[in-house]
Parts: sequence; C-alpha cells; structure tokens
Amino acid sequence: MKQPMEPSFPRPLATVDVVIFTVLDERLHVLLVQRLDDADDPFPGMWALPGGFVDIDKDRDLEACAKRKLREKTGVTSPYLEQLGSWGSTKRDPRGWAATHVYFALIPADPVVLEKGANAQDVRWFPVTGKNVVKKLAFDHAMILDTALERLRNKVEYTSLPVYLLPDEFTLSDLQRVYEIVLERPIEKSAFRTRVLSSDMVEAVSKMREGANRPAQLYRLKNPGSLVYFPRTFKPRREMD
Amino acid sequence: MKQPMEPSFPRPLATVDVVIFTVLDERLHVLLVQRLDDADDPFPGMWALPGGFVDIDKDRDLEACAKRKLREKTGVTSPYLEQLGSWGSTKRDPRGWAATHVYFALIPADPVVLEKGANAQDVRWFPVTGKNVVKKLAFDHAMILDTALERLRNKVEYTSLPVYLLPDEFTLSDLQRVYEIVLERPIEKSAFRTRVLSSDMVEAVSKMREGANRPAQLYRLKNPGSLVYFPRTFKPRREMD
DNA sequence: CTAAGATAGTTGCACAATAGCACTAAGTAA
DNA sequence: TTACTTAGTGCTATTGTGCAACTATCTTAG
Repeated sequence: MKQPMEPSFPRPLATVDVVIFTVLDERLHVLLVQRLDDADDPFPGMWALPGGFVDIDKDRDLEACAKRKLREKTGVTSPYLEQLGSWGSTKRDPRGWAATHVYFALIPADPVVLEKGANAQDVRWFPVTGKNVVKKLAFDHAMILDTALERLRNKVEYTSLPVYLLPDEFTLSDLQRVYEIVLERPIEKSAFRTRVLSSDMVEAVSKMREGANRPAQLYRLKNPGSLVYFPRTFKPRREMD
Repeated sequence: MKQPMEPSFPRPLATVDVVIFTVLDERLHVLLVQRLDDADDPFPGMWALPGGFVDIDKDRDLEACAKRKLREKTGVTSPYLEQLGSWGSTKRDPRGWAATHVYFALIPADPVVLEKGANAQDVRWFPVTGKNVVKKLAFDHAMILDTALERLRNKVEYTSLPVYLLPDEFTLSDLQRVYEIVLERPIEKSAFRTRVLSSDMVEAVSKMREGANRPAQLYRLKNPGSLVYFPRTFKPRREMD
C-alpha cells in the first residue's frame, strides 16, 4: 500500500500562477492574459492568470519563479508577494495530473507597462467588482481568483496590506481610499487615522502633497515589505468569515 | 525567454507532507516518522514529517493525498485539515528539483494508535515547547515545522482552532486549557467564557461531566468542521506577528 | 481682499467590549 | 459541618469605535 520512494515515480505537472492586483481608476483590477488561439495547448483563446511551468533550470525556488512571471508581464521587480496556496488534482488540466503553486501580488499602478510575451495573445487589467471578473477562465483559475479575492478582502480588514497598492509616498487620505476601494464600503475617517498612526507602521516625510486644496502630510512605510496586524477588524460586529 | 507549454517539459518531484498536531499530557505534540536506515533514499535514519510522493493513480487531489497519509499513520479519517503552503526549490531534495505541498492537521489524542507503515522505521509523538522539537529533521522539515507552529499559535489567538484538539464533547475549562497549552500562557477565565459563548460556536449538551468537584457543563461544536473567527485577539496589546 | 469651496485633520461624547479581579455555586472527602 | 476544588458570575476601569461637529489650510472667483 506504500509508494516507492524512487524519484522515477510518475510526476504530476508543476506550474506557478500569480494573481496580480492593482488599483486603477478608483477600482481594484486583476491582471489576466489571453492564451494563444492557434496553439494546441488547452483552453486556446481563453483568459487566464499569468503563469506557467516551473523551469527547473531557471528558477531557484517557487517564489523566484513567481517573481519571474510577474516581472515578465509587468516589469515590476519588488512587489508585495505572498503565497496563496496550491491546487492539484487529476482533473484541472486536460494534459494530466497537475499541481499549481499560486502566489498573489500587490503592485502600485503607476509605472506598469504590460507586456504580453510570446505565450500570450493579449494582457490586460480587468476591473474586479463584487465577485465575478470574467465568467469563464482557463483551468480552475476562476475559483483561484475568487479565493485570492477572499483572502485579500479578509486580510485588508486587519492588516496594512493596501499600502502595497500605493506608491512609496502617500497621504492618509490616499491610504483610506484604497481601503475603501478594496472593501467596497466607506470607513470612518477618525478611527482610521487613529488606527494607522497608533500602529506605528508609517512615518511622516518632510514634504507635503501640493494640490488645489489644503496640502496633506506625506507618509512612507517604516518597514518596507512587512505587514502590520491591527488588533481588530474595522467593523467589529461584521463576520470575518 | 519563454518556456514551452509542452507537458513533456522536465518536471520537478511532487510530494505532500502533513504536520499533525495533538495534545498529550498537557503538552502540544507533533507526529514524526523515522526514515529507513538501509534504504538508498536521502536522509536515512532521520526523523521527518509524514509524507511522500503524490500518487497520480491513487490521489484524486492534493487534499485527498494528505488525508491518505494522515490515515495511514494514525487511522484518523476526519481531522481538521488545512493547507499550510508549498515549498519548492532546487536544493531541498538531493534527488533534484522538488516541491512539497504541506498540510497541517489537528486531531484529538484519544483514539490514536500509531502505525509506522512500510516506509518508516518508527513513528512517534514529539512534545513541542518553545521553538525547537528535534534539532535536525530531514529535508527542510525543521523550517516547515517552525512555520506550522507559527501559523498554529497565531491563528489560535483569534479563532476556534483548538476545539479540534479535543473530543466531540468538552467543557469550557477543557477548551481554555487547550488554548493555554498551545499559547503557552494563561488566559483570563471570564473573558474567555464570554468570548466563546457569545461567538455562538458551541451548544450545551444535556449531560454534565462527573468528577470529584462541581460538575461542568458539556458543550459540542455547532458547526463541526468550521472555524469561528473572534473579533480580536486574546491580548490586544500583544503584537500578532 | 474677501468669500466660497474643497480637502486635511482634530475633538468630544456616548456606547460597546474586554481585562482584571473578586465573588458566588456546587460538588467531594474528611 | 468544614475544608477544598473546580465551575461559573458580577462589577468596574479602560480602551477603541461610531458619529458628527468642528477647525485648518490651501485655491480660485469676483
């Protein structure tokens, strides 16, 4: 009943996919690529999460593989990157037993220029509202995207995650707006400011943001790359499930 | 610079490992197996997390594979099972590029009889205190176990996770004790009871637990298998990192 | 020069939830 | 009946929040 420990045992396919989020035009967007029409790959012409096979020559480890795929599509080299999970089964890929390691990334919209690369027909940002994005995605990517959205929205309730959707320097109003965009509900200004400032996650920059109205204080992250956990969610009476 | 989409692309090894926790003698324990001495497998004689190659004939999906491995060692068929993450790199297995999908399971200590199976020399519960368990584990399992412990302790702060370390029926004192064992610190009784009861996660059973002292009310889970998220951690001023 | 409009940021109060600690309740055993 | 042990409750100070009004600082129109 036991399996042999030989490495020659038949191996599943191994891929890495990345769910890349950004905020564009006051809305959350996710990056999708359109698969080639004429290839004899599965799901031709359909939209999918960016990703592909692990390259055992090029990729030191899974995270490096995810970073490479992100860089190839967006040029971004230092995103917020976190593992979302892995999905493997005999049915999710018509070519056979396949397992994908999924990461999710947050990047600021600013400097991004999309590149479709050789394997894709098109690359595009898709707005995300409520639950659905595109009805049908290749493989089980629609389900994976749902899971990523759930994780994002859930984690935003009690962490500093959304800073990674903004450029290095930002105002507290900017930050609050991103929280509201992701959570799709307004947040109390006073409570928000108290929480963010008392969490010690940001420090003031000497500059102020110019504009048509009163200039706002600019802040930046104290520990770039790290996550701050708030002691509670924004709306205590709301279920966190 | 792009990878070919052919499924014949060289594939990494794919394994599944399970971090199995239980409470024994008022202490948290983890299940480890000792690898065969005489095999020409890597890390002979060393202790490791239970796991092994994905069997593309036997295992419908990754979770089924994890459940199978848990069942083979402990006989337990309905544990709390959650994905911990995946680790893959060119260095973690001397046989080549290997990726492991790791799950973590919580089971009640009661009915468990360990079975070492054909691939192991020994199976045993190891107490977990502070950080380290056994100095050296096979592969990168020591690091994986650390991550599992961190996740467990972190999640216990604000969820109902520890119920899955208890039998179906338990008292609130039992439950509090498990929290204290995992977190390695005392918890305020009154606050604890209020939180658990107001979260609506348990329902009273008509029986009472007999004993030398005042009998305690027995409770059971309202929605077995589910997790309840509390609105905040047990100690608000403590960092959750 | 002044007033209007907009965004930034603060203050005060009522309310809800919890930590901390002391207290009561219900059993056993001498 | 008293001592002991574990189960369970009550009270209060503190803390964070929702809410809403208030002040501050800029630009632009007239």
